Amino acid sequence: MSDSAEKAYTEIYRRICTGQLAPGARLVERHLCAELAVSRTPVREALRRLTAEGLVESRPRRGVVVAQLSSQELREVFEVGVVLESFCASLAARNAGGQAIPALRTLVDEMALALASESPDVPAYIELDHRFHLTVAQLTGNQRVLGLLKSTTDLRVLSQAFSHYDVAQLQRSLRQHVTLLEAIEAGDEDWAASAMRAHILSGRAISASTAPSK
Amino acid sequence: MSDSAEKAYTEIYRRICTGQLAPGARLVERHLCAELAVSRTPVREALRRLTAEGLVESRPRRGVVVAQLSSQELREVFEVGVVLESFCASLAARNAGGQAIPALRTLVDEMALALASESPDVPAYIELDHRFHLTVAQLTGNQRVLGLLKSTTDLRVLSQAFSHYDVAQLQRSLRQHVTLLEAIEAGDEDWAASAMRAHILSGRAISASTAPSK
DNA sequence: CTTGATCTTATGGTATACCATTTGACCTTA
DNA sequence: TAAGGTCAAATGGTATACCATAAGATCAAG
Repeated sequence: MSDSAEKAYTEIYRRICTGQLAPGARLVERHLCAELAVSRTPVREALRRLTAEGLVESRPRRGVVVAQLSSQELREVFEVGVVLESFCASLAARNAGGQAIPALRTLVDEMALALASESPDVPAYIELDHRFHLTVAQLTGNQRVLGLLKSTTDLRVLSQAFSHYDVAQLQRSLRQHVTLLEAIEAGDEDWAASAMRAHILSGRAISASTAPSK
Repeated sequence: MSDSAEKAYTEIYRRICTGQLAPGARLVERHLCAELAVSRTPVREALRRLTAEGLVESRPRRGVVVAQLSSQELREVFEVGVVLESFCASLAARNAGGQAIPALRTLVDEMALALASESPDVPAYIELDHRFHLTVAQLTGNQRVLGLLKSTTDLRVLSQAFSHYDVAQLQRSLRQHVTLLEAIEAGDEDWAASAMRAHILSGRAISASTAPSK
């Protein structure tokens, strides 16, 4: 997977996350080959990897389509996300041990910037939010839990979860991240875990209220 | 992945879990092709899948080897396993709602049987233990968390975790599963979560005491 | 006009040929 | 003998040809 396969994976991943390939869209191997100027082997490799990560679904003999998260699946993500993320926050706070964490602080600043202008840059905010949570997971020092979080909460999930946020809710999300930063830097495990729990649950509440059925 | 690829995956997976392919062993694509009587394409597909699942590691241009769990990684598995499994137990207890769960009961009975004879069938016990925990995860009704558990606690991890259990410790493990069954069937979320937490932590203690270094 | 069977085409699954890189053995030379 | 270089074999990465199947089009019969 040294070159072509990586290129194929990265490009297809990008197209899915940017919405250029919408949920339900078919991914025809030969078409992708032509567009990416590589052969089918690396394209197939990329598609398998995306399948394993849950971004696409493969039906035998019927090809690959971009996966759509049902409301049920989004509920499941939140349900396990609460547990996973608050665990990460707790562990991160323990490990960070009262020292400043420049990486998180920078991210929060950038998030504030993304919402500062009159027309908030929501995609940028989502991307930064994603990186914030991954960084927290990294601070745990536990590679395993980082992997789990990556597979549970990818950019596509976040985009869907954020799809009905209004400006006020984005602002609240930002404030919650500020709080999380303080709690983790303070090394306060319980505070960090609770703050994260509240953060995820408030996200769940918004998603639940805007997409109750299906 | 309809036929050959599935066959290749299943067979290689089996060989890894049975120890026929020990950690560190190289998986040479062409050799596997010859042994399994399929071409390289499905073999590669199987290897990619195994890579995604963490059972093997792929180094660019240097092939695939069976992954070895370091003590550090095993610690990480336990660390996140405590959280994930107790969450599963709690949710399973809530959903099971005070009714009998034949699947779990059968598994516990079979586990008892595996330890009953003079020479306990440890591999069988491990396999049953694995299925017990997967079944609990299934009872949560949350497909996402089931997937996470599968990727965290596979048969290979369990085999390594159990590798230094003595008979008394196996018996204790069995009793813990009986307790878990009771707690879940009783629909008692807190009891189930605590029992699971105790179960996992006792496993961690045994692993930690027998493989402290590295 | 509708319905059904058949055939074509699109497309995924598999096999294999070819290329590039790595690795280790062997030979040369100081 | 040791060090270094060169070369050949092993092996993973890529491209492509071939096969099987499923979906859609076409045509005939009623």
